[in-house]
Amino acid sequence: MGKKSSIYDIAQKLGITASTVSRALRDHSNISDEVKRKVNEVAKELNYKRNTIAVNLKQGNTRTIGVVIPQLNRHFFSSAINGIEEAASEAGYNVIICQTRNDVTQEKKAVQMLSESVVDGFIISVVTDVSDYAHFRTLQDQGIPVVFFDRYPMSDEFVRISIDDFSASREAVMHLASKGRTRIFHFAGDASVSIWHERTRGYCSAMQELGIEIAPGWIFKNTLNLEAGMRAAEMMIATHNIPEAIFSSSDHPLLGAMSAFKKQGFRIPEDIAVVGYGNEIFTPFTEPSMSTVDQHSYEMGKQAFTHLLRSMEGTDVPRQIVLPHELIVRESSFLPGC
Amino acid sequence: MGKKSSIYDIAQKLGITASTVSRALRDHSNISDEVKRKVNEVAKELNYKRNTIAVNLKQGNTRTIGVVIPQLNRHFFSSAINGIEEAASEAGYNVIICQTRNDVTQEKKAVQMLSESVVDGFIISVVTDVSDYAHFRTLQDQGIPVVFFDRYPMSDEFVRISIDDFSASREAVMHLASKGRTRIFHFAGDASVSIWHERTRGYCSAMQELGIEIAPGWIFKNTLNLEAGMRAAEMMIATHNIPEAIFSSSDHPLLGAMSAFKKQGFRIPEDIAVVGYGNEIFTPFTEPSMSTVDQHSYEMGKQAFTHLLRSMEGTDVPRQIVLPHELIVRESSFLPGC
DNA sequence: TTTCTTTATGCAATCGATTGCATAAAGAAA
DNA sequence: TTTCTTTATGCAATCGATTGCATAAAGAAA
Repeated sequence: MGKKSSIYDIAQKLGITASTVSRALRDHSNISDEVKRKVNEVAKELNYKRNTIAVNLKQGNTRTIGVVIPQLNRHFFSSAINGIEEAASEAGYNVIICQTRNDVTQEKKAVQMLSESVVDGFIISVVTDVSDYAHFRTLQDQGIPVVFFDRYPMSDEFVRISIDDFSASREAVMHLASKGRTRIFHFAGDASVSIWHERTRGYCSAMQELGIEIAPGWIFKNTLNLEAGMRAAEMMIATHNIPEAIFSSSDHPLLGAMSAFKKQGFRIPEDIAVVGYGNEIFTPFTEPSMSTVDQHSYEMGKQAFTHLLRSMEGTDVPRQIVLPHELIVRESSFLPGC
Repeated sequence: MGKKSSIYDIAQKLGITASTVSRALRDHSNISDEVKRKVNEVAKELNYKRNTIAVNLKQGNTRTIGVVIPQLNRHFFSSAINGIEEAASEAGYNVIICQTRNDVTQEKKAVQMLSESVVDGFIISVVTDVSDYAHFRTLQDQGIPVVFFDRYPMSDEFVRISIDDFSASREAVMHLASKGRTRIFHFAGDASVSIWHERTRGYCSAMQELGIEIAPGWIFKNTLNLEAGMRAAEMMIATHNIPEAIFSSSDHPLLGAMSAFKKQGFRIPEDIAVVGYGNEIFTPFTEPSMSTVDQHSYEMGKQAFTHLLRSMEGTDVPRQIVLPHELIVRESSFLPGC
């Protein structure tokens, strides 16, 4: 109990100076073995702990990175953080997490606060807003490295790491088309966010290439959660606007839609084949199990840290890193091709 | 770009001292409005950022807490951290996360490292090991507050917050018994971890009270993941040792078991009723949906921080905090009572 | 013995910000 | 004019650890 002890306490007890103690504790070659032994002995006796803050102040860094994400309770994010944390701890870095709860104000506050010599670098997935990058530019100006992942600002000036959402979405649509489906509907997200924009763009591109005209009522905007998906499906049923397939920008709404369709006797995949996005943890367990696009979130997290580390060490890093994705075909779209 | 600016740079530029600048920036009442205005102007001009490390060193704290958990990619933990992070950010605290990957060595390393003036307090869920608390005692000795949650050391000397696993498990078993089931099997975890121990104890207690003798082959030890659950079910089928119900200490093995049973034509819940534990995110989406015990993980995280904060502020905190649990009855055990 | 080299330790400045105390300047009271 | 009070600012120590440079002591070489 009592007060924490410092190197001065050890020095005083041994009648030597703090510099010697400091060097002894760090096993500096100039210090005699005899002194090292005594210093370590007294350090243990006084329950000495190195004061990391003081070291950080002297060293000018914190060996801590900040992770700023919209929310933690999505499999994608918790899994990415898992990867970040693993890579970081291996490199001797700590990870501070800030959730923005999809609120730009909170994002700005978090970035501002962590940039006050709290972290050496950032890994960020931006909030649902596209226009205001001033707080990120400030980081660049101060020379604080930043790596964006998944949701990145739509501007070339930042380093970003993601999968190729456009191609992955095209692939998903092509997969559905290869099963003979043409009335392929789409659940879209807010187009001001890079990833939703890209996924919808991929859908449109594939449809165009297939020569299928997207009729009005095929694309459902801002359909990102379970309830929205359920309502969308109910609306389709009510208006007799039944798809042969759905490509959804997220797994969650599909869950709601599948439930609504099954309740009305539609068979999946026979009547309606579906592919989601995100490989959420529940997708293997739905009935039928859900086809989906996997983003290798854990791997993305790991690589985000690796690139940030390089950037913090002063090495140049490519502006844009694209990781491989994977279309996981499960029962919800498992049909003989034609 | 260039070097970061400090209060000395501002002071020099204005021909005043750093003390005045420091006070002006913090809006101290002794400083004239004129000087404050000028200081803030120059601060903006030089892109000045407060150096948190220096402040921390002076203040003797970091306004950061450490969260040490076995793994991040479990709904329970990511959700609890969600709660911790929310409460912490409200109180102006940062959260550093360390995963121990169920390895005591890593746990010790994390605690040791963070205790070197990196964090002001800890929220910990311990690793699968029960005997070695030296690293936690060291924290107590140094006067660093710690709150354990969910998995706590089995010793009265620490502050812990959890649900009443014993009662929750009893309740789950009683619920199955109320449906007329007597051959109630149990998937157990490693008994050296408090929570698994308590859950198995709850199962045994309920069975005893019901007057049902637990025959050999009813309890499956160390059955905590999907594969183990699947293998357990296959073994039951192979040995014609079929239960009427299963109470599992975790949702994951039940998922495997349900799948194995369904494959062999057993109906759930008609033939075998099951209740899991943890309210994992997939439980509403299995078919049939899975009954389970909810631990209010988000709330537990929030409260863990609240108690830690009190403890850090020097207020006394009760040694043991028990939160309410909830038995969520879904289709997998939804049967008329008798 | 004198000079040089090696070894081990200490001196003092430094990283930025904070803060108790001192004090100059200005104004008020006598 | 002198003394007292108020206002605004500066001085200097401090939080712990690090590190370039200086130097004393011991041993080696001449």
